[in-house]
Amino acid sequence: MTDAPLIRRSPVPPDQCNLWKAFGLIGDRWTLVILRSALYGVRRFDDFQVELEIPRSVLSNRLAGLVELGIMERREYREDGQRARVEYPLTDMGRALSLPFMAMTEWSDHWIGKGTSPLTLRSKTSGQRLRVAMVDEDGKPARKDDIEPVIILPPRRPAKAGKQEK
Amino acid sequence: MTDAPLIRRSPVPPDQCNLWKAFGLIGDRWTLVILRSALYGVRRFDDFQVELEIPRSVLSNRLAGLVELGIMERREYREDGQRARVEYPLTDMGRALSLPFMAMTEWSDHWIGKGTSPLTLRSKTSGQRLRVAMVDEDGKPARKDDIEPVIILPPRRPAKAGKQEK
DNA sequence: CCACTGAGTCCAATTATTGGACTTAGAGTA
DNA sequence: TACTCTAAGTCCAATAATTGGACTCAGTGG
Repeated sequence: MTDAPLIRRSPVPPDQCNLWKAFGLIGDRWTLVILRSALYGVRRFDDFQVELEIPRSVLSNRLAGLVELGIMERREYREDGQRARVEYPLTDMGRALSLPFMAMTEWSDHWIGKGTSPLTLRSKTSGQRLRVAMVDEDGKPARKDDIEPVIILPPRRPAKAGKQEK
Repeated sequence: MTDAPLIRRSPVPPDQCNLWKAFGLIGDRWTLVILRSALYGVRRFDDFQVELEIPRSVLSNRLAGLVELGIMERREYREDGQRARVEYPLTDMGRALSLPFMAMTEWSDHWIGKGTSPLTLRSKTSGQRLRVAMVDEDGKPARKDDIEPVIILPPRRPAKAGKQEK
């Protein structure tokens, strides 16, 4: 995903692109902002609803979808003398979204917020500010002009008569 | 954006969150897949339309929106003896999305594609495979358990009578 | 003059979203 | 027991967005 010359078709066609599939699954406004809140630690139906001002029916759909995808889990829990409640914690799959979301946060702070950064990350031990970057196997950051893409597509089968699954 | 305890409200409220705003601007399925193709180098109306199988009217809307946001540019160009054509190249702002998109690509390759990676990046000089990571100011990757969030909100003004802009 | 291509616009049918009212069930209170 | 409250939803009618297809417009080449 680098700067590129004019190209008529993406080297990774949509039906073989995991990024494409991901966008098909979680790439809508409500799902994305639900995940934003979830990564901050919000877990309960009404908390999402109030914070996001999302219609309850839509929230209900989206949470069900995220659970089905394995990004969130629907869990009943009970605090001391309280009755059972439902919470929607992130799974490992969901928590793994923190890196792309952080990268997107940096982009938005720079290009939309004009440099304002309400949320930053820092190292607990050194106190240094952290940022998202491309690194090599030794953990050394790559220079922008030293990056090149490698495309490896599974061999396409000859495509017999009849259409492929879309 | 780290693993977090139960929280009733996000520490960065939606109206002060650049990430939220970004999702409001580019966080829909079609816009995201258009940007995917654009980062691969696709620039022309019909190329997007054929590759994405997107309704022409929607493509038209989305491209206009991306131009207005400053993520793409609408440019007429002319090849040798050809008539003038239109192309939609990414601006710096658009190209800067390659890092978050690459982070998202890695997430999707791992969690959706079960480890398949049609696109990877590598260092031209060392040939090493590159990945997205959090690094400190010296470029040293941070360990997951050494990361902590820092929230800095602009002081809220007292909120006079009448509602804020939503 | 005709056909072709690229870049759109226009429109009717379908689908999704919205905002609000309503439902359900357990816990605490009188 | 009867109320009340809260959390987590469901249901519904009005509005808005999306879809797929046909159509337009201009230059160019034959």
